[in-house]
Amino acid sequence: MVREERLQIILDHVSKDNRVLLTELSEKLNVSEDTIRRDIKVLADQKLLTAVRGGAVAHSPIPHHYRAREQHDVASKKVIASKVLSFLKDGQVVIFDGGTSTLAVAQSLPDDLRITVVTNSFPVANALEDHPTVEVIFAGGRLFKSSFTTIGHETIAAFRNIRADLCIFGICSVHPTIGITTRDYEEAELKKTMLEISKETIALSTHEKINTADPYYIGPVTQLGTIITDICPHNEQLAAYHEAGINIL
Amino acid sequence: MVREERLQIILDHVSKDNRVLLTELSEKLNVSEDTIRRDIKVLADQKLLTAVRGGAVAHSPIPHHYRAREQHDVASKKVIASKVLSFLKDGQVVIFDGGTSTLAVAQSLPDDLRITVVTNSFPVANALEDHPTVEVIFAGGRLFKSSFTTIGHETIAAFRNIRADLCIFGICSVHPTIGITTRDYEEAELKKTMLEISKETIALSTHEKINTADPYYIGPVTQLGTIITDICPHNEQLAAYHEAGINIL
DNA sequence: AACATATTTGCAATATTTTGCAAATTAATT
DNA sequence: AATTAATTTGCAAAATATTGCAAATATGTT
Repeated sequence: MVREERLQIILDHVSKDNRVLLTELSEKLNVSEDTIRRDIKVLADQKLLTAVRGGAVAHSPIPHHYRAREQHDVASKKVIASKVLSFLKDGQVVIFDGGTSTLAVAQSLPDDLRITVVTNSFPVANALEDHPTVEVIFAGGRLFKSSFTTIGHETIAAFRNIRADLCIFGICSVHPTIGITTRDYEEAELKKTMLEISKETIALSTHEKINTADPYYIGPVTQLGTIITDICPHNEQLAAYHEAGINIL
Repeated sequence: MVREERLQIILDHVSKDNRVLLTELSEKLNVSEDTIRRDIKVLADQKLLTAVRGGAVAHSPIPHHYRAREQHDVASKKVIASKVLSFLKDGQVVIFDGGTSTLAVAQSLPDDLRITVVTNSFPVANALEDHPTVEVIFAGGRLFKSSFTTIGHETIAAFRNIRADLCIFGICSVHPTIGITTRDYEEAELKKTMLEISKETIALSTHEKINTADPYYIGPVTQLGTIITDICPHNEQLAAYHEAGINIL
């Protein structure tokens, strides 16, 4: 095992999970923790990541408040992301909504997948920057500080030029009778557009967003072809969605 | 076993596995490690791979790398950035081109400046994400992975909706008679547009870009109202620009 | 073909770097 | 403050590089 190889593996790992642990890598690569620590130091000197106690974290331009959300409930999001991958096929045009769940999907796209991603989310674009085969179209517009997306009429107009095969949709709140809702008016308008222009929609939701509602209406739950959550598809919380004919994973 | 043959095998191996080990090849090709090492040196000199301790690795597919370049020559860029600030006034609409010099400007905008920034550069947008008073409009389009900007006809179209007071323009190459040029065709087209839609232009350049040229033409130097560099305005390298009536700082 | 002249290759002696370990130090947690 | 975990430091062993040199091979010239 040459050093460069390890460095590459560490970088890959960090860009995928946003962090690495010394113990993890030491075991995986069969070298001592000291060695990994020294490797991380080399990379940190090149500003390619940030060394922290116990390992390293990604040195991405995305500030901490977002980063914190990103770290939250990582396990759930990985579960969700892995369920999504089976829907993706070479050649598709796929819309990626904002949000940390969709970001987790973007981060776990296999290296040989050839799709075109359309997004208004900086973190998603950022995650795919280094992807060798994915083409990224960014929908411009007014920057919505705090959620790291663009928003507004220009963004909507940009999406309207697209006809997507699939939409990876981030749910804010969903309720079987009230429908899909969110906390921001402009965001609602934008999400309406995303649903309209996509042939198929996969909605991602962690369990705490299920059966809740927010002020601004996006559409009925029947607009979602599939809902993917981190909990068991047969959980009773999800029964109403089954009845509505939605595919639950 | 002639040398050319070995070189080819080494290249093949590297492009397949992204790395080779001296020991591996020495055994496989029945030559000493010294020989392989020397072969690798030859290839490394031709920039076909990177020699590392114990073998060689492929040139990483992700051009190394915005984050690293960002660190380069920080002092010069700070000098340039401070010179720019006097041009900025509340209420202006200002285009920020991509590049590390313009990024340095974005990073040093005072907290109370109220301008609208229009950009196609992710790093610039990120830098302004936390700025309390600057409004950011992001020009969408296809993601140009190596420089982390958007590019292409959609990006141009987005800019065409704007009329800017000022353009903070990043120079690739500039030459008094040849004009402003760059290495990428699409980038050239985009930069042409930026210049067209701006009332005034401030071009930023470190001294190593002065009096050089690249394949794709953007326009004559007279399109630049002001050039800001990190060297003394009276430096003889800059004389020709003075004569062309350009303001040099 | 014979010769002189370069180039390439392997080897050995000598540096240099990398790595893992252990003791000392520092930082986080209770 | 006491305990635990992580880091730093110095060091020795192992791995890898460098250098000079001689033998082998190739190249060019008469």
